[in-house]
Amino acid sequence: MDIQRKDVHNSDTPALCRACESRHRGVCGVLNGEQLLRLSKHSTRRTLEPGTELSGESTKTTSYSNIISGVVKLSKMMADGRQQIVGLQFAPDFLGRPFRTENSVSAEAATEVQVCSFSKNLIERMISETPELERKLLDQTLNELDEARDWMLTLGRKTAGEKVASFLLLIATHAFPDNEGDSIEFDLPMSRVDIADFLGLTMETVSRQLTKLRKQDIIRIVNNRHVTVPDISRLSEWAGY
Amino acid sequence: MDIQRKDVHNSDTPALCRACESRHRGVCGVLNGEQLLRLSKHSTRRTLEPGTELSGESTKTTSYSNIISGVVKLSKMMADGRQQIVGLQFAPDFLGRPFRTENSVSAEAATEVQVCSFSKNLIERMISETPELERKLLDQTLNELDEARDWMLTLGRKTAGEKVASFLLLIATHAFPDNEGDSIEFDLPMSRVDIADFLGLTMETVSRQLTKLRKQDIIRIVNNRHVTVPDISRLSEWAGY
DNA sequence: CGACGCCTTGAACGATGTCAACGTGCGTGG
DNA sequence: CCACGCACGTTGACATCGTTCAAGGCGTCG
Repeated sequence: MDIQRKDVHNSDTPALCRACESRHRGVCGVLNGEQLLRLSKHSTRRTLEPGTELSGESTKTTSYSNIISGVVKLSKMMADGRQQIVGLQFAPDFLGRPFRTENSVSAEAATEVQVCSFSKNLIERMISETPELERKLLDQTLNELDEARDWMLTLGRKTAGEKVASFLLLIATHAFPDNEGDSIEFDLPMSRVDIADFLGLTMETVSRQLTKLRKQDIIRIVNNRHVTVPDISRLSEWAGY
Repeated sequence: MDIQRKDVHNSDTPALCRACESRHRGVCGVLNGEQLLRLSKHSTRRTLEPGTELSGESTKTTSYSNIISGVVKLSKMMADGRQQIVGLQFAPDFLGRPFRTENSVSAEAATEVQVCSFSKNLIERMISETPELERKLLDQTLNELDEARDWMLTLGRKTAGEKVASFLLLIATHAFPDNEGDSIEFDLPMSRVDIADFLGLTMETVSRQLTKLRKQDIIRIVNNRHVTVPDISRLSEWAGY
């Protein structure tokens, strides 16, 4: 999956980048020390509160970001207010569409989010100079396309129960990818309304399906946001896989 | 939108490529005469009947293709047979995921389709040697991602009537992009069942919504496959735009 | 002519949406 | 500390939209 995975911890690495996950699994992993330094000189690190808008639908792109931590939701809205979340992005995803001036979705922090942002011009110059970087971006874009198409199947053909189970599974695997055992425990990164907007349902239906899953002992709901899954494979069956 | 658009009609251009639309608007547009010649020597042109499978879900990729004419549908299927079409591709789209070995969707000819196919190895070597080609592929992949996300909004949040109108609009704009007037007339590239699988509906619902549009005089249905739209903007309103 | 594929139409059913009431946790101000 | 309001989530009753199942129409090909 990863095109290249250098683990160079040499002294060239800028201080800002040393502890950053993008340095390894993200786009920055294909840059050499000199490039990283150049990029880091023009990058700023910010922490965003939940609900902060990073960029709006059909606005101009001015900068790109790497997600250091947290979850960003990408959404589209219709004229009458109906909304659909069309993707979630996790660390160390790259946020923004290189060489496009217009955004086609709006990006908003779902949880508290840390990002590392750079100017559009600089990153585009570096992409043009660095084939590995361009390859890496193509790779991530293909991944996003795969995920979008997977979700189209979920939106178009799954029942409400299967949709909710699919969502839980998505969060379990993406936000906590290293968990390998049968059971798993995690915090939902978003509200019931957001989940509904992601699944093409109403908040009420999401709520009902969650209690149904709870009553079947497929999940346990600790704190509205905190969920335990005793047996992932049983959840997986419910999701239609 | 297009990264580069050369219109070189020099004598280097291989005979096979001279009349091909990909030569201008497609990926081949960024290749020079020598490269085109090399590629054309290892490419084969085929005509496929409707229903022919080009590649299966979760099979290995062995070759890539350009679509010369016709419509290809990309779909995913669940274990119990539920199906969702996750994208349509038109000429001069590039078909296949560079540098991926696994397919994530199945590709099938919706109409009669002409393709120009090349071996995976050759095209990947050319991509690596030609930054413009890689850029062009990134560009197309971003376009597909945009379309996938647009369709997620349709699948998740639109009513059956809006979905059918959106579909008609999609075909009108993609299969016949040059039509600029108020009215438009075209053949649907697929059956009612396929349309239903694209919209996340049943065949019956698609049929009912089509007759509803017909009774409102928003469309006229000539021959089950052949449709006339007297006023595109009225259709557009019905689609929720 | 009959059989078949594809589409349309009708009637009944069921899943999800809508609307409204109620519960729960949390911060604020008395 | 309690009382209150507020945001968020749950639950219930009912309405609605889309599905399901079944019948029938229309064009094509033997």
